[in-house]
Amino acid sequence: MEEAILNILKRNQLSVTGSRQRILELFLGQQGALAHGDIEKRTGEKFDRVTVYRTLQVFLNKGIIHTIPTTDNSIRYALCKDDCEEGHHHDNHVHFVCEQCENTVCLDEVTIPEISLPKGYEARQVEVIVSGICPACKR
Amino acid sequence: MEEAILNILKRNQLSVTGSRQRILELFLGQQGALAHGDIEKRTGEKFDRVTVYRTLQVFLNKGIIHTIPTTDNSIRYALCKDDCEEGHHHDNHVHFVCEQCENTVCLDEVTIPEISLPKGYEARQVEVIVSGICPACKR
DNA sequence: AATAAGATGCAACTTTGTTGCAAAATATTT
DNA sequence: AAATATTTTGCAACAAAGTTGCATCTTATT
Repeated sequence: MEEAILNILKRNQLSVTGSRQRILELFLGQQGALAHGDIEKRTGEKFDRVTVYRTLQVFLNKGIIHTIPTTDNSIRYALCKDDCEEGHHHDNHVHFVCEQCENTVCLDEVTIPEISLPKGYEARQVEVIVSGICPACKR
Repeated sequence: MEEAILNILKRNQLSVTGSRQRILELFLGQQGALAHGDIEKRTGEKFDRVTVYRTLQVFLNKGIIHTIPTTDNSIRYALCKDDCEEGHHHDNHVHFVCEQCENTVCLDEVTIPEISLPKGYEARQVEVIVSGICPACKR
């Protein structure tokens, strides 16, 4: 785990600092997505608000994390799989948002079906967000 | 057009006021989606910021418009088709965001394919956002 | 160990969204 | 058509979210 964090930072030529380690730790410590607010809350005592913003920005640029579209105007971030590169992500997996516990998870095993667009439209990326009830909240 | 606006308001038992007419006019005047910022800019001289927020909120509740998920932390709204009711929308269509002109349109004719989730997940709603190049920007 | 490069915290600020309340506009009743 | 009740609006004040410049400290490099 500790190992994994250093790996990610090294691989992306980032200097290893406290906030970067801590935030990566959060992502690795759970397999869902994190809202900006969550991250800020869970690091707020140790790091400045501004640092959190800047760290997430760096991770986004490097393709370490990606954003998940939401309707409620709260950005959510999730770790990218290893095959994302700077600039270009291929996170062609489905995101699931639980209406009950509000958790967001990446369903890596579910592939996005082909979607045929009207003439003239050229698809570059497809995002699928399924909302409903997750197994944990089911009963 | 003028007619259509009054229809929508009457059908939803809303009193017809300046801001409601103007905002509906914006939606009817173009077939894409509008970001909150757009709406505010194009009505700002006539109506208060707060009124715009409240009007959009009312339209959402009544099912006149719906939100479109975005990654950039800016809510976008689009008109619902007639078959949306208060509370429940069936906007099971695909949204297309052009990377060039930043326009968002609802592709009503494209239906969302069936997505099979892992055991235990129960889908209630599926959102599909395709980004790429739109016909107008194509060449 | 010394230096260069980069990250952080602070303060100040902008933008975005919210709430309470009085005034104004719309709808309803007579 | 006037009077009343109901809604909606604008204002002010505030809360929350996000940004920027700069001095200081930390990490990496030599």
